[in-house]
Amino acid sequence: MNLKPIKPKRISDQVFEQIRELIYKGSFKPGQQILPERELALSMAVSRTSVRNAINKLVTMGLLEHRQGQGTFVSSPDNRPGNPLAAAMAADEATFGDLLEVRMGLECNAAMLAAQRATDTDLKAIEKSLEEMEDDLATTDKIGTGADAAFHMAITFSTKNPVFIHLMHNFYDFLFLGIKKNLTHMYMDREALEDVIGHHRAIYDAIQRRSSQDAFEAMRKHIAYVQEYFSTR
Amino acid sequence: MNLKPIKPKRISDQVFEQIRELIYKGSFKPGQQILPERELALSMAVSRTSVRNAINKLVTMGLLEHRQGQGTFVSSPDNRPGNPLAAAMAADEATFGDLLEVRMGLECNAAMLAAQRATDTDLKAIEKSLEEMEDDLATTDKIGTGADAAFHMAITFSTKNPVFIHLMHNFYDFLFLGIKKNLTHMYMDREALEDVIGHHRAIYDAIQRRSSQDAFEAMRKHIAYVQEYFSTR
DNA sequence: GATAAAAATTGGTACTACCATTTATCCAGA
DNA sequence: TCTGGATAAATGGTAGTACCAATTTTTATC
Repeated sequence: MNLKPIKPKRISDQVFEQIRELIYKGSFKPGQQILPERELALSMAVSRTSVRNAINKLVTMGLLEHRQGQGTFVSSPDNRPGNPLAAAMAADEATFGDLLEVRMGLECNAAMLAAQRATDTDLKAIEKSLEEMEDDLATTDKIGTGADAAFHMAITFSTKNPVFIHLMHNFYDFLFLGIKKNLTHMYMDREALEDVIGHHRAIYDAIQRRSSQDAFEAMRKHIAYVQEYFSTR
Repeated sequence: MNLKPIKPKRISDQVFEQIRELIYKGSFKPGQQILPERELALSMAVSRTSVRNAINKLVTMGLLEHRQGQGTFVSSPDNRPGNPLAAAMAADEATFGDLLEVRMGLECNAAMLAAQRATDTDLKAIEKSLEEMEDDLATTDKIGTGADAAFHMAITFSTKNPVFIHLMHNFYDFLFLGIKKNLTHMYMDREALEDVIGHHRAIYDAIQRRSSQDAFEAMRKHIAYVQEYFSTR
């Protein structure tokens, strides 16, 4: 028969999902203070209780941090404990090269699928991260890790594939640290940073043009470039 | 000087500690139902809110489990840690098609890397799984899920990439369920089963020949075949 | 201008009421 | 006796309000 298992959706869980997406997409950047519980409740038209439960869940998961009297803040992935991947990397059991290999497999396909399925909202989110990176480079001569990570996460969300998204959630801290390391090494190398920006724009263009082939190839080139960059110096 | 280690003892945290102790000490055994929130609040002379916050924390940590209308239960350590993937699939939030999409990205690359790095031991492990599948088909007219999953895991191990391997570990249960479903649908379709075996052998041959291109392509064909198989019936 | 007091902001607790789901119980009808 | 439905009870989930506690900002006072 194969009927459908009914799904009860708790309000706090829906709030939870929304806030988590905002964090991963970079609307709430690491270290930044998020909106107060009362305002969130008002915006989402739910009670403060539900918002509170959602936030508490994110706090015990380590994504947010409470400070009484001040507010709630996005905790930075650097000092987030308990991530087995980050631990493995700290123990030198996993290298950034390993990370890039996996990203090559995952993200090329993600870009391809994103080109087929991204909504206008998704495209805007991707473009926003892209513009943020460009602004960063123009004003501070470097690229913000948060914006870069948000760009890649936004593409993943565009695939609309729950398995992909779930995998990327577990992957985020690792991705963040890897990108941070990459960008740190490229610091002061203006040319490399501009190349990277160019790659990102090419990826975005391909997705926006709905050309899945080009999106795949652009992502492949981008990651291959980073691999090459670090293998030669 | 080393003065005061100020204690910001939140009430919910104290309740949290107490309940956790009870679980660890075994007063609340796995599978058992704990006292209702209202009774706990009464016993500890605190509000239900505080008890609720404490319990919620334990729930998101995976030690407890909520069932509306029934009560709160101590979750058994077996299914405690992280299998939100299987849960997501059970809730039909993720389909087998989603799984195949992700596998396409991951495993094609894994096969490619395996062709470059597999040791003789790895090759033997892969071949063993392959032969087991062939035996299964010859003797029982079907393919064992375990052998199929083992084949793919063996390829992942051959990549020697800790990140890949870690990801696949978290992925295994999901992979297993997916393969099982695939094989169940192909049951009695002798031709399809033989095709699948052929794909596996092609993958193995390519890896054994150290041809990373062929390995990538063989894996791509295999997964695409399964995708096609299920999209048309 | 410096310092103390007051106000505003924001997370933490408490309490109450009610909703939603599950289970148990009872009862009428075939 | 069995079936089905209605009812009630138990229990987690939401909502709303009020207030407490800590922090920051503003204001008042000297």
